Amino acid sequence: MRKTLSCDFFDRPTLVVARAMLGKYLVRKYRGKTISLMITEVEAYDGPLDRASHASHGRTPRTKIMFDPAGRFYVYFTYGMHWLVNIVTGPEDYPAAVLIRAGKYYDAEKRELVLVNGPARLTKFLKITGAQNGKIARKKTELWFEYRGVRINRRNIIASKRIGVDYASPIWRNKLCRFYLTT
DNA sequence: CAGACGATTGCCT
DNA sequence: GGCAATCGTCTGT
Repeated sequence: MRKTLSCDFFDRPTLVVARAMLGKYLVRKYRGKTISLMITEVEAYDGPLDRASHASHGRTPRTKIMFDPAGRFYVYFTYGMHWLVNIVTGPEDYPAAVLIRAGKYYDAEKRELVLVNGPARLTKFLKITGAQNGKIARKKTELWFEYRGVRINRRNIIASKRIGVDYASPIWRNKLCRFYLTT
């Protein structure tokens, strides 16, 4: 069973989308080959008031994508060397997105599950760069999401604080916007 | 236009 | 645990 997720999937409250993304697949077509990961960890950045979000300082050349309609990728460059990928959520003009932090895949040769953890390692694995910024998630753009029949029990989702946002005020720094699957 | 710093990673002690 | 790498983005002058 393979069903491509439409923009509607992401046009819902950001925290709802974030949880729902666990167990879905991020699929990439690159140089004729298809690479995919089952998403295992995400973080939500929700709205103009979220002090941990890039959008908390308003619309800028970089963050304007976060104000776009749901279902586009927000890819940005950080620390002078890393790309990080988000999917924009919620209605137009409401800045929100879900950062994809980790995923896993089955290595048929080694016959083992391989975890790709860390948002920058994930983009490196899936060959995602600024070229994908602003693109809509669908097959045509060679980067999209699929539901492949994996059902996630709520009990297997852990909520925690987001990583690397200690610069934000306590309310936002401590908000439980990071979700990951138990192993 | 200068300066600070980052939604990170990998290597070192 | 500490810290360097490395440059785009944002802020304040």
